[in-house]
Formats: sequence, structure tokens, C-alpha cells
Amino acid sequence: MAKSEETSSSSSSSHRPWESYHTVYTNAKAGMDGVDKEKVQRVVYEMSKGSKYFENEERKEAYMRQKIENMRAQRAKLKATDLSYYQRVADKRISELEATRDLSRMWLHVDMDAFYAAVETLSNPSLKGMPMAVGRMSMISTANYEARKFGVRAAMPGFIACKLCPELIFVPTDFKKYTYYSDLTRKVFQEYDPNFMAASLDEAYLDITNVCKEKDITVGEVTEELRQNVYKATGLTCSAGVAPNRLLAKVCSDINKPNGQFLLANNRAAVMTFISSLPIRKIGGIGKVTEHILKDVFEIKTCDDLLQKSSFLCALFSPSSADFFISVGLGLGGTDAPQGRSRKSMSNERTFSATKDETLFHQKLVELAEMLSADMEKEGLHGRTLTLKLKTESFEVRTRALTLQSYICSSKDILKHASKLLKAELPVSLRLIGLRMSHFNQDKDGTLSDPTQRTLLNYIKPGDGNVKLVDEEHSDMKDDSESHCYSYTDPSHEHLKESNNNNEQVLEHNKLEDYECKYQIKENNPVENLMNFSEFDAHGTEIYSIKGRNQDQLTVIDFSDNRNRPSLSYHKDVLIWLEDYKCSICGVELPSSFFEERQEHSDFHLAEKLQVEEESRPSYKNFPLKNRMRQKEAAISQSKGKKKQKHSPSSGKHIPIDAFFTKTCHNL
DNA sequence: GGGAGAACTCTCT
DNA sequence: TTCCAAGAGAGTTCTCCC
Repeated sequence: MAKSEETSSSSSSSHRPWESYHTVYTNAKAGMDGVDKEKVQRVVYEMSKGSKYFENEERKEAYMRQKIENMRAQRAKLKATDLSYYQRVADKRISELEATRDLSRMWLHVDMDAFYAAVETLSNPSLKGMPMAVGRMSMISTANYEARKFGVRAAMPGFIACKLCPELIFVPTDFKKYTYYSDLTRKVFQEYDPNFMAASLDEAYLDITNVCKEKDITVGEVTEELRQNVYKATGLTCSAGVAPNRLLAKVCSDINKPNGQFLLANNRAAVMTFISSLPIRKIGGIGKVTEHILKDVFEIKTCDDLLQKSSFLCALFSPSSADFFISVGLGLGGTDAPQGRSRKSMSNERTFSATKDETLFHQKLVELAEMLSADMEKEGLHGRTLTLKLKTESFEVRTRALTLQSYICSSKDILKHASKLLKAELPVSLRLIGLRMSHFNQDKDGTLSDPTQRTLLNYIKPGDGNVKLVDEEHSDMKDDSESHCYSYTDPSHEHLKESNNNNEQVLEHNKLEDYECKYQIKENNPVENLMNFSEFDAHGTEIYSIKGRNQDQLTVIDFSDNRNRPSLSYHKDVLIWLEDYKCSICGVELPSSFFEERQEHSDFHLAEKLQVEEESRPSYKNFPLKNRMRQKEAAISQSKGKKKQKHSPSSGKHIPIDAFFTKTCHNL
């Protein structure tokens, strides 16, 4: 930015401070063309000023300005030779990306007009023509076009919207209703592209190449027909954009909103003309921050500027970011057939009035764990990484994650680990708690597989007798104090194996058909198979024990069959709770409800046994396991202590906004 | 050096 | 008078460990 511009801008800011308060609310959205932008900006500023939210936004702004300055400094350091080198890099990428251009498909992006608001008006016609918003005083989900004329829009707090439009009518969200209408639209979409991609409840991408050929009508006619059919099926209007790829189709659908369509011809010249003057902010994926950085550091305002400044982009951004920017400059986007996408994460979060009440935190955590567990169960998912999200009173967002050895799904497990994560953050004043589960183990066919759970064959060691520690060099299990891996071979049977299951030694018999199993194992229901069963005879002796994570790790020990009843020597090796309360090794009595105590007790015997095993092995004689475990634990705790936590802007320290864009520039 | 894990940001609806 | 959502995906850096 020129110096004179900066001076003028800062002088103007002192008289009109709202001009430097950048919110998303002032960006043009469909139906907001005639809005008094300055009035909206001033109202938003006045209503927000002095609040904690405002302070946090200012901190974020300040941090972004600092990053922009850093990038400017980096840019200034680029020498002519550097630029010449990066120009060659950029030119190469441009020609490589250009070679991938596919103009053979026609993609249609359909976007329902003010969807939630339109559905509400449909079910309550008295709302027609009135300024209305779907949402609450705290936040608006969407606003109809009458409300948008006042500057009211989605993601705006209701109390600010009220100030902008005192007549505004609020309607609470009703997702059942929106889902119903969304399903109706999808039935129409399916007629045009059975593999259409739903982007959200009110948006979808369709490849209409084939349907145009089949019906022998133009792209424009197909689009018109589809929009009419959506209206017939739902009574709702939609807008559409057609282009050779999805990125451009999305931009096009916004051009003639509401209830209109825009077609971009599938030839290179038309695409390049269209894209050249297009503001970068119109591109999906370029938001407020990216727009600022590109404008303030590189003076990039249009998509064509992205190509003109491609050497700078290659020099200062990561390769994937630079590729994205160059692709946008070339008007390239996704044209491939949609692949079956699997879910990556699942989360729940709840906002409440800021409080330090730890009882409330726990209550929220219980609710979230139950909701998350129920949602995961619905989709048959089990996850390994649990992330706790916190938003402090000052709007600082913190995330704390934990990756477990085994997959979990139950609310009890989720709560247990989430509580630990939260405990480490206390005391704290919070306004939001969220839980996210990721690292799912659902593969293509929906079956569960656990990378950290050894397959049974991993544990077979021919010729081994009874219980034996698996050599560490044969195990890729993490050397973790929470992981104990044994293999077991009963001389009287061909394949008795053992797998690890949450500190419990578990035996598996390969020939289940030899035994009359009293429990029906639901093969396709991993959730139910997570349960552990035991059955006792009239004398309280355990006759069955079924433990397992899923059918792959199913464990059945039939103690009613004497062939399986553990021998005395076996008892010495493996801890079993005799009659469900007495330790088979030392006789200590612990009822089954003392779960944690039993775990510790089991660990104690395990460590004891490992010590004996280790000491008997020459290579480890001078380095007993307990020492190694202690060392490992010390290393873990040390590393945890040392683990650098990134700081949010509110802490006034490091926040890697630039981390998403800049790369290490060795030549600088 | 590469992979995994953690933390965080940005973007979208 | 109210006082800034929720859910998801993707990408990046940093650190640790092998």
C-alpha cells in the first residue's frame, strides 16, 4: 500500500473508527446491494465496542497486521535473483496446472435462496414480505431478502440485527423442517445426476454433462428445467450457476441470485475472461484473512493478479497454497467424479454464559460425551483422537487433544478422557465447551479395524509354551506403560492366542465351534461387541468370559470346560478374579465395582511378571524393565511438559496465522 | 528424515 | 433488556520418536 494511502486511511480511522473494524457482516451478500454499508459498519462497531468479543477481535486484527508486516518484510528481502528463480518455478507450475485443464464436463451448482427463511415463510405465509431472521438473539442462521435490505445477514448476532432493523421478526430454527425440504430438493437433483454432491442442506453440485446429451437440450434449458422442478416439488426458489468446474459453478450461482442462473461457456477464452476481473474474495476458500494478506502484502485484488504475482506466491507461500492460488488464477477447479467421502471427525459443542463453575463444566461434559457417543453409535464409529475445545470468557479458543491406544465410543470412555483434558486447564472461566472425535476406524466396507490392535496372528509364536512375553523387537506396539502384549499357546490346542485389550490379558480361542457359546455375537455390530460379558455358575464360578473390542478381537474363555480351565501354573501367570472378587495370584479381594483398583492391581502383577521375564533375558539383564518403564514414563512426562503450546492471539504471543501461508524461505 | 500427534487457523454453510 | 453459533474439513507448523 502506498504511504499516502496509509496516512489517509489512518487519519480517516481516527474520525471513523468503525471503518477499521473489519467484520464479515459488511461484505456484500446476495440481496444486500443497496445496503448503506457505512451505517451497518458503524452500528456493528458501536454495538460491539468495549465487549470482550470486540477486544478479542482487536487482538486478532493486531496479530494479523503484524503478520502482514512480517510478510511484507520477507517480500522486501527478495532479491532479483530470487524472483527470477521463483518466476521459473511459477511458470513451470502454471504450465503443469494448465495441462490438467478439463473442459469436457459441465458442472451445475444449485443454491436454494435464503433456504431456512424461505422454508419458514412457506409454513407460515404471514411472514411473506416481512423482514425476518431465523435464529436467536445471540445468533442468526439466515435472514430473508427483506431483512437483508437493512444489512441483516447470517452469522450476525440477533441484538445487532435488531438495531439495524427494529421490525425484524425472529423465528427459531427447525432443522427437521429444513431436512424434509432438503430431501425433496435432492430427489429432484438425483434425476439429473444420480451421483450429485450435496455440499450442505441447501447446496449441491451436479455433473449435467450426460443429462444434456440424453435429453438433447442445452445446458441453459436443463438448468431452467431443474430449477422449475425444484419449485414444483418444494415451492422454493433456487439459483444456479453452470461452468466447466465446480469452483467456477459456485461463483456463477451467486451472480443472478435470487431465483436466477448464470452460464459460463466451457471454453478456455470464456473462462479466462470471466476469471480475470473477478475479485479474489468471490472464490470459495479465500476468506477474510487470506484476502487481507493478498491485498496488503502483494496488492492482489483480482484472480488475474494471482497469476501476475505468481512468483511472489511461490516464494512466500507453501507449495500447496501457491498451487491453489495459481489454479484460481487459471480458473481451474474440481471436475472429477465425486468419490465416496468418509467422515473425518464428529463433534458437539455448546455455548453458555461465561462461568468458572466446574460443576457446570462437568455437567456440560457429560451431556456432550453422551451426545457424541450417541452420534457415533448411530454411524457405527469408534475414534482414537479426542479433542476438547474450550472458549474462554475472553473468546480465546483452546484445543487440547488426546490420541488413545484403542478406539472408543462409549460416553463413559469419552467422558473419562475429556475430564482429564479439562482438569489440566482448570481453573478457567469458559463460555463454550466442545468435544470432537476423529481418527475413526471405519474403513471402506464399514468394518472396524484397529491399527494399534495386533491381529491375532501377530501374537502366534510357534513353539511357545503357555504365556510368554512377545519380544519387543517383534512387536510394533508402542512401548507404553498402558500396553501389555502377550501371546498364549495352550499345548492342548492348536491356536490359542492372546491380544491386548486395555490392560486386561485376554485369551482367544481359534476354534470357537468346539464350544457352546451361550452368547450370540452380533458380527456386524461392533458397538455391542465392545461389551464384556461374564457368566457364573450356581457356585459363583466364572464359566464364561467374553471380552472384545469387535469380532476381530473377540475373546471367549469357556471355564466350564475343564480343558480350558486354567491350570495352576496358568493361574500364576495370568490374573483372574476368582469368583469375581479374589485375585488368582495373591488372593487379594476386590469387588468388580472397584474397576480402577482392579486395573492398578492387574498392572502391578503385570509389571512384576515383566520384571521377572526381563531379568531372565540376557540382553535386558542390565536394564530391568521397571527401569526402562520409569525412564519411558519420565520421558513422556518430560515431553508433555516440554510440549510447546501454541499461543492464541489473546495471549499476545505466537499465533500462526502466517503458518497457513508462509513457508520457510531459505533464500531470504 | 519421515511419520504421528498436537495445536491451531481458516473457511464454509 | 438481550450482548457474537455450531459442525465439519483441510492445511500448516512444531515436536517427538524411531
